[in-house]
Amino acid sequence: MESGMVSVDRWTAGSQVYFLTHLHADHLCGLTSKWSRGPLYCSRITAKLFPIKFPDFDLSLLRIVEIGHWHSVSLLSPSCGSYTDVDFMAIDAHHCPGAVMYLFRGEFGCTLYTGDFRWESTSERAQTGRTMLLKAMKDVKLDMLYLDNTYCNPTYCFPSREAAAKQVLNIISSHPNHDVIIAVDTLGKENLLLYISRVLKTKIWVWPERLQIMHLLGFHDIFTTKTSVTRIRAVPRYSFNIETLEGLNTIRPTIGIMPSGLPWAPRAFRGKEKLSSESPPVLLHNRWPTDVTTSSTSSKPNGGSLSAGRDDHYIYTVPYSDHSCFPELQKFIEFVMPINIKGIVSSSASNVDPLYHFGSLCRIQQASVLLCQSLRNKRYEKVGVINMRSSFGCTGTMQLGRKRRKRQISSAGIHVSRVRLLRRERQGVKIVDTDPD
DNA sequence: GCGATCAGAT
DNA sequence: CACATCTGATCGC
Repeated sequence: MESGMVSVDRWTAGSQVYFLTHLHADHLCGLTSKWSRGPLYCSRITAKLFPIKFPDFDLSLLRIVEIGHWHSVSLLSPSCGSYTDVDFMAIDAHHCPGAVMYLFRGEFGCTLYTGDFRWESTSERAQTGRTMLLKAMKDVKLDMLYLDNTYCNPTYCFPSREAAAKQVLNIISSHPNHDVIIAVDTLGKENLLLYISRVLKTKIWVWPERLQIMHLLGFHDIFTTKTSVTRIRAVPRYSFNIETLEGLNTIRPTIGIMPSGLPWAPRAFRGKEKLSSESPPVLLHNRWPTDVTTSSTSSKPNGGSLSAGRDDHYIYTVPYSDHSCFPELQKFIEFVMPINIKGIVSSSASNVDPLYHFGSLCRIQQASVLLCQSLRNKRYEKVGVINMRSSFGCTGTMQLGRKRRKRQISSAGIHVSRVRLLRRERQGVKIVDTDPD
């Protein structure tokens, strides 16, 4: 697509219309309540949740894209100076509430931007998306696929969320007298919590801001902010660590559950000591058979498989992910048959360029050339170039601005805490309820 | 002083 | 290693 027309999850100047796939913070960089660069298209659920993230946002700028319906907007083509129609459709991304992919069609051809997405074959909801996509792309070739390449590496292989949820349930059931804390973000993994609540017939504690989101999503009698009524709590992921668990265990026996597609144990769970050089990290995936059933044998506290001490005795990692794993990405690409692919996540070495693994599934001739370029870019990425969220027709890269100057003089503590308090005021207080009182 | 934005940590 | 998020430092205004 030509530059200067459409941006997806990218909020720099220069586009005529802007699309948001979902409300996770890493897709909102640059977006603020003072937004005025143009209309912002999003799903209905995202629009409903929008004021929580951006309280003072001018809601008249929001345009709701109904899932499964074609919409159209007339945009000025910067090159020929005339207007051209861009048709677009939102399709359920099965990521977090409100998350969608966008399919664009116009003179430029056909482009699909997945945003973050999960492509499970099992659920009925997934089948709906499949049918929708098939119908929308009937008779056209997909020229460009912008792909969620979070787990674009064959080592990333994990079961369906349904299977992972059963693992979580087994872990909880095998600790009938323990409190349980589950790490979640501000949005996402609701179905896991709903499943636990339904099977165990119990409410689940969440922090106040999260309860507000649950209510907006229509879950009214399942979640609570009263700690006394349940032994199961969903806590912010950033507050979930060994120290928290140890603190809780001085009060009551408590286990922690970390739902994550990441194959490595997060550093927070490894204890303070460094991994010794003669014992390299072990892939936790060795404990995650892809055909997991309800058997609980695959889940053990993390302590055993890594060289960390027994600090992480209480923590279980379960492969519950809202991103597609590698085999799912492969199936997805075989399904949509794109001519070219670009990854939308590109800030680290572990996010492999999709063309490396899937180039052979594309119809482009210059895959190897593009790969070389891409690897070269990656090598220099940390030196001076940041890859941005992809924007059609744009290079996707920009120079780093000013160099940050390190100052010897640190700020006064008063200023620091003020900044934090202001942020909390805006975004809602994080409350973990880990204090023993 | 304030908001924006970055790097770094979890 | 980094899923998304928070924190603190520093920049420009």
